[in-house]
Amino acid sequence: MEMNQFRNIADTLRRAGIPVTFQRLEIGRVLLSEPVHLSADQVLARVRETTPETSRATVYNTLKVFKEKKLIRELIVDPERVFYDSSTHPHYHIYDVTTGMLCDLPEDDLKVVGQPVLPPGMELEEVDVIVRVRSKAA
Amino acid sequence: MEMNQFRNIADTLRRAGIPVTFQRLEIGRVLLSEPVHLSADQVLARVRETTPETSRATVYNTLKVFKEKKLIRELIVDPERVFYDSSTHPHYHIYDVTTGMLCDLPEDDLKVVGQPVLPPGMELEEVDVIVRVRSKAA
DNA sequence: TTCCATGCAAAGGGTTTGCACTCTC
DNA sequence: GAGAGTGCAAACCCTTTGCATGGAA
Repeated sequence: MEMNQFRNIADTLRRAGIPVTFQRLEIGRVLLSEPVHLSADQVLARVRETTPETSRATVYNTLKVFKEKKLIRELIVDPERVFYDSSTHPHYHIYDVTTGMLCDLPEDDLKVVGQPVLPPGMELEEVDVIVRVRSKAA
Repeated sequence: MEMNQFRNIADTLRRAGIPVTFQRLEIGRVLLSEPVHLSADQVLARVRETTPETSRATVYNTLKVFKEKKLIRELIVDPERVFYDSSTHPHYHIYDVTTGMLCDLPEDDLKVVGQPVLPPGMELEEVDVIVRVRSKAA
């Protein structure tokens, strides 16, 4: 968690061609140290636990940069807020619409079979699969 | 399109247990006459073509009612706006992130295989599959 | 010095809410 | 006349933008 981890994150940023700054390291620490699914606001809150002067705009800027460099993945799952996923390899999600909890789906639970026929001039960006669940009425 | 269509929509509303009103018929005409994918604002615009005094709030209220009664399906595809789909049977979507165009995916293009293991006390609401595409860079 | 990153506050845009009016049963 | 549906405008919330400050090359 200490020096080594910061060095790792700094390396990750450099490899991605992102100039290293203090705030980016902090945001990277929150998002890139372990698999998480966080909204921008949750990222801000976690960063501010250790660096309270961090601005909301910087978090949004940095999330955008991380996303463009494919360090994180944007998940459109809830109309209220965007989530960011520190796992960028292809995988699917399960979303609890009652609590807002978002998790990875175990690899072998579901599989998508087939190739969509894309209109000419279009290229595939990604395939999102979201399993929506809710608590059973008592 | 004329009387018959309005009667059909009125019947659909009644069967769903939704009291029939003039605005609901108009919104139903826009959403329930043919397969469409529209945002709330697009629905409002189409309704206002024939009934200009319709309010935004009524459209949002009605969309919520239609969704609860499962006459339409809500599609969370774009962080900017929610889309409403007049087809409620299980099917998947293709979304052009450059233009915002949203279409149904042909039935046999993709198939989801397997059953997700749900946490106890949870029930499946639905499985969303979104194929995101973009125009190829020239 | 030039450029980019940052912080702050204000603006933006889709959606929701509060409230008064209207209509229906 | 009670309850629901509607219209209008203001409020809300997440996100973006404008602008001035500060730091790195």
